[in-house]
Amino acid sequence: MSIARRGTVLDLRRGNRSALLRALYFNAPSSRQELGIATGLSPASVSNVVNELLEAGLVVEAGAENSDGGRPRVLLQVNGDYAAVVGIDVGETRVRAELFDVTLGAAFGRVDVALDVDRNANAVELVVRAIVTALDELLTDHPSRPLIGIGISVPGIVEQGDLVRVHGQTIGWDGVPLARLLDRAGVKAPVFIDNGASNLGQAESWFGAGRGARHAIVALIGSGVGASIITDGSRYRGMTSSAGEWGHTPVAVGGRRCRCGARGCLEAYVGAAAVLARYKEANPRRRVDLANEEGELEKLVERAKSDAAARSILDDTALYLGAGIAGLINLFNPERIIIGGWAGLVLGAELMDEIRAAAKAHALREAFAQTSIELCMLGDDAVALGAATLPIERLLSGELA
Amino acid sequence: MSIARRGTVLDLRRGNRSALLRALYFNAPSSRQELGIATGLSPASVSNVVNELLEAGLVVEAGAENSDGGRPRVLLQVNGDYAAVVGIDVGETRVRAELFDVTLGAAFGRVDVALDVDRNANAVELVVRAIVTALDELLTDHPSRPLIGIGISVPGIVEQGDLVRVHGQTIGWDGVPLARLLDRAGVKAPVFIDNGASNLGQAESWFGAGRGARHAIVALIGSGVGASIITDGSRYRGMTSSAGEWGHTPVAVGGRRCRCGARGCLEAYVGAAAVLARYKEANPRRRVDLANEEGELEKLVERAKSDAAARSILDDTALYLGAGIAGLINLFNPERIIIGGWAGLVLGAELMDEIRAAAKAHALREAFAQTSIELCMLGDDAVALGAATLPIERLLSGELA
DNA sequence: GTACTTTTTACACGCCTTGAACCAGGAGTG
DNA sequence: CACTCCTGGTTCAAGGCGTGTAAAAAGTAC
Repeated sequence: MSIARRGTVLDLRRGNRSALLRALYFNAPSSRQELGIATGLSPASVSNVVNELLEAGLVVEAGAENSDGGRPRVLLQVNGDYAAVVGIDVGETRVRAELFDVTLGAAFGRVDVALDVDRNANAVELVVRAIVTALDELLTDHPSRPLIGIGISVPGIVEQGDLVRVHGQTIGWDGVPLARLLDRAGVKAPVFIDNGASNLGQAESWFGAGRGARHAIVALIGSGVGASIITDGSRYRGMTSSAGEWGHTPVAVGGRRCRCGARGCLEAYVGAAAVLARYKEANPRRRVDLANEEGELEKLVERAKSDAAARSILDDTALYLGAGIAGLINLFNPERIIIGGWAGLVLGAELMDEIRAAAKAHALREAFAQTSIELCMLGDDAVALGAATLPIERLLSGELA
Repeated sequence: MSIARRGTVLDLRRGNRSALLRALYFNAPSSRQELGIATGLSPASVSNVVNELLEAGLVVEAGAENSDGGRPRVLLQVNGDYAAVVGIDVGETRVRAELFDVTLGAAFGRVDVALDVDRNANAVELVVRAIVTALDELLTDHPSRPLIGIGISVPGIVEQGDLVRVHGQTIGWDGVPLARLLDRAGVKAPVFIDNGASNLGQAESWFGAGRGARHAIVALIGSGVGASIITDGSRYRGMTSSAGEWGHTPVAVGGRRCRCGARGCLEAYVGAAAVLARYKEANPRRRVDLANEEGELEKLVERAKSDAAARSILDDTALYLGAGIAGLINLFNPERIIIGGWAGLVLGAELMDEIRAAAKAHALREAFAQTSIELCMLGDDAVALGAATLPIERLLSGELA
């Protein structure tokens, strides 16, 4: 049913170049031989394509490697200095822009621009101006290489398409054509936009706990709950890119009211906001500062070591989270499940065994046995890094440059 | 991260031929012009590829179509007579084999072989012999065209790979290498095996309510519950092909015990067995013949029109089913959800509005608005047809013939 | 310096798609 | 009935691509 729409012999070339570049990007340094094995190309073609990339400056030699008594293998790697990429994290209180090299291994600089939350009369304009300001500052501070593209992480659902639209319940956006607004505001480089959680998931799958897994799911638990789904090595987006809204999977029909309006959503049990709310309900005397979720959650985890009431809240959280994860395992049969997000890291560090046990109890035996459940390796500040993967992804697929 | 592994210019040709054949298969009859538009190929290449296919006999002309005052367009279609395909449905009490033409539009014949369930001492051998018998009978009755391949639907999880293994809890199979057993038993044609529900879903997505949807999920409700997930036009299989085990998604943590051992699985609420069990628990006086689920479920639906107790069971079923569907919508953002399976058809016919309402209540607004929920169009006896799509799929991808 | 091993390049070959020119088949017009 | 117009389909030279083979390059061991 799916129609390939390949075509000319130039597409073939582009495909091979893309495959080789990808292999090198994620397995640097590599020799020409290894690249040949990884891509299935003949040595002649590898040399051919590599020369093209060397000439373009996208790839550089990186020393040599002994071969058992023969000519040494020349090692190759992607040239970080080829260009720069910007990753932008649009948060609720600030816009953060970071400048990376092409390998995303080094960050040259970072700029934070505060968002004046009080007068969010026209929040969209505010964010656009903050992005432009951050970009200007970043690029004048580091007038380095040519800019290959700008990736932006936003909170909310991003409808990819001809006109990229952002729907964000939290920030009150409804179909904002952010890319066009930035274009009008004078942003020159290509702009790529996606959901922040989704981008963080991609960062984790490229550089973190998901490395090398073709089928992985990054579960992101903050105040709310989301997921980033990697199938067959690339992010699954669904029909209009809003796939991965894991937080509102019903896990207790008729259960707790969720902020989305429904009852029994996973988020209503394992999101940080929900965990704290449940704790407060069970212990009305306790004072819980809901404006400081992060601190309170840590306190709760600490308290659980001696306090049975707190412990019981966390046990339930692990139970629901594990059950939710089991659902993912049954449905997707993934290779790896990665728990992240700031609350995910706090909870995971403490409850990993319980979560695994609950997942095992609710998942089918075969599927569970093939899956490992792990913690995120990148911190929660990798959202900008995740955004920066977007232009790089395009570069690797050979559509840019 | 995913590496393309394309390569030579022959792969290019194969890809284009496959794209054209696919376009023609699902949009017959088509003119060369339409095929050019559908595949993006130039008229010259279309002619070139079409001639190859005509010569091979896989495609035939099918009349002409007036063009507004010019040379008439010659219409083309896939040649059903090119070859035959067998689809086999391994049920719990019988093996059914059906012989189709290449378009799967016509069934030439059908053979049922009963399985002697009592002496399932060596059930595997029994099934293998039944398959061989059915094949022999079918092919001697209809010694027609060359056989292109045999597709087999089995109940249970199928581990695709170098050695295809079948795990079936219901029939007590544990890693049975069915393809190899059939090869040893003298079956000559290429054999393709997959889960029956999954195959039924593919049939529905090719010829039924899923036609034309790139992202669809077929929810199959029988005694148990499963799903077949179509992403980007092709079936999603996960790492080892056991994806789609929707029935054991937790929808009520700590809820009813499921036959899989866990608590609160979707299947424990909406599978036919579970619906009847719930009804019996709520109405201990009623006599419910659990050996005749199909009849009893229909009786229950009938009774619900006047009996509040029965009605309440069905209302709950719709609620849980809708909630489960909402989870799928949130997670996959599909274009279409299709409800099938024998129990799905019975329940769907009666409860469609309630199911839609429950799904709407539990799904996110944007995602729900982009999804339609429909009933299966093919009957439950399309499992063999679904099996037959497997060799055809291979044919269309240009790897066979 | 020689023999040997291994990596990398050079080149002819066959295959592919394309665009442009060209043929085929029908309708309209006078 | 001849001529023109129009659209669908085909032919063919041209330009690209990957492969395999042969040759060159670049080391190590003796």
